[in-house]
Amino acid sequence: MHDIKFIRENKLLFDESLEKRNIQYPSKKIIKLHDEYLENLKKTQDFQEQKNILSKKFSPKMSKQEIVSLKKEVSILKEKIEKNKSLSDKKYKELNNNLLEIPNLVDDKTPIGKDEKDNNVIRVEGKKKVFDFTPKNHLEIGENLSLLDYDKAIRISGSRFSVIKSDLALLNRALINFMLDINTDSFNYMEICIPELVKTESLIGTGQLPKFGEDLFQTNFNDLWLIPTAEVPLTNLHREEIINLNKLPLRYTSFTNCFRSEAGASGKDTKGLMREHQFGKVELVSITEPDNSMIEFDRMIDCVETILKKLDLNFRLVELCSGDLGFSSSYTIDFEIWMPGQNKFREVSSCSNCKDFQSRRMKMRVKNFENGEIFYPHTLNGSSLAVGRIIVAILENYQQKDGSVIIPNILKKYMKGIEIIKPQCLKI
RNA sequence: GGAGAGAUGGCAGAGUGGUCGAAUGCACUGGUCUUGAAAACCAGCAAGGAUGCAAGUCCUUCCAGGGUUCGAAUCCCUGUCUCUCCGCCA
Repeated sequence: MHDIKFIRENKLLFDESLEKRNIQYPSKKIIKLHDEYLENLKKTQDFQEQKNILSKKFSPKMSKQEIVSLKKEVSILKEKIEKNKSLSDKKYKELNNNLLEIPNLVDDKTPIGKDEKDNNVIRVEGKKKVFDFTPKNHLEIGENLSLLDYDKAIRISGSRFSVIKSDLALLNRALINFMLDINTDSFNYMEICIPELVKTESLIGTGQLPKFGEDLFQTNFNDLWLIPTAEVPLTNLHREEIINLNKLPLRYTSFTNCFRSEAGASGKDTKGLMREHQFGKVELVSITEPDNSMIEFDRMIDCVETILKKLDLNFRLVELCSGDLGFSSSYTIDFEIWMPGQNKFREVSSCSNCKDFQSRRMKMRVKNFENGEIFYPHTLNGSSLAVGRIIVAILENYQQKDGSVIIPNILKKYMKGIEIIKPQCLKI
C-alpha cells in the first residue's frame, strides 16, 4: 500500500517507477479521488464541530423552548453530516480499493525489463556435475526407485499432488530438519509454528489479495484461505501492532505446507515435484528498520546461499527485472539450481525486499520510545528452500548410473545412517 | 454442542449518559538526589486524519456493524473473537 502523501509529493517519481511495471500514470486517478475525499471530509468535519458545540450548550437551566430550537438546529446539522459522511466514506473506499491494487514501487537496483527473459544472472556458484550416462529427470528416478507414486496421488487427490514413500519421505523430513536447524542455530532466526489457514485480511496485508485470489484455495469455513506461502502468516504476526524499536530486527523461520491453485500454469510441469498444489517450504521473514533492509536482504541471500553450498549444488543468482517482479516486492533475487535431468536451471528460492509496502497494508508499525517517533518497518521474505524442488535437485544431481541416489554429506546425520537410496521392493 | 463471563492505552485494570481520550498501577522517557547504580521524589507518555511555516486548533477512535439520545466507553440489537465449566475429541 502506498502512502497517499508520498504520491502527492512525488507524482513523477511514483509514475516513473510504476511505468517500469507497465502501469500507466496511476497517480492522476489516485490524487483526484483523494481530492474528492478531502473535500467531503472537510465539510463533514466542519459540521461535526458545529454539532459538538451545540451539544455542549444543553443545560438543565434552559427553557423548554430553548431546548426545542436547539434540537432543531442540531438535527439540521445531523442531516448535513450524514450526507457528506456517506460521500466521503464512499470516496475513501474507492481510493483505498484503487490503492490496494497498485503494486510496490521498483527499487533502483531492479533491472528494467518486460518479462523473465530480461532477468539478470548476477552470479553462478558451483559446477555442473559430469555424468558418464544420460541423466534422468527426477520423475523417472523417483518412480524407478518406487518412491514416488503418482497412481496413488491421482487416486487420492488428482493431478499436481505427490505421494512420497519410505527413504524419499525421510529425505523430505531430513531437508526440513536440516534447514530449520541451520536457520535457527547459525542464522539466528526464531522458529515458529504457524497456522496454514488465514483470514482475508492477512492475505490483503501481504498483497495476495484483492488481486490474486484465483491463485489461492479458499475454504468454505468462515473466511479462511489456505496459505500460498508461510510469508503470509509470518509477516502478519505483527499486523496492526506497534512494535518496540528495541525488538528489531525480527527474524522468523517456519516450515509449512503451501497451497497454490496454479491457475495460470496449465500444461507446465503437470506431474512430479516441480509444480504442485501442495508443497513444503521453509520460509524466512525479517522485519527491519528502513535504513537496514538492504543489509538484511544481503544477509538473507547469504543464508540461502550457505544452505545451497552445503548441499553442494550448482546454482545461480538471478535478479528479477521490473516486469517479472512480484506485486509486493521492490527488489527480488531468485536462486536457481541446475537440474541435469531437465537440462536447465530451475527456481528453488525467491528472496524479496518489500520495504514498507506490506507493513503499510497491515498497519504494522514500529515506535521509537526514546523520541516518540512511529514508522513503518521494512519486511523481507525468502524461501530457504522449497523442499519438493530441492528433492528434485538432489535426485537429478546425485543420481548414479544404476538408478540409485547418493545422499549429500550434510544430510547424512538426518538420514538414520542411510547414505544411498537404492531401488527398493516396497510392499505398497 | 450446552451454560456462564468478558473484549478499554505497550501491559494490567477502573470507569453505567455530558465535566472521559479515559482513574490508578506497571513499563517507558526526561529531571532531582547519588562517586556510580538502586530506591525515593517531580514531570512527561494512545493512535489515525484535516488544517497550518510553526505553536496550535479541529475531527475520529474504548472489538466490529447498526440503533436510541441534543449528547454513548457507558443503554439496546446483531456479528466476531476470547475465557471458565460441562460434553466431545488429537
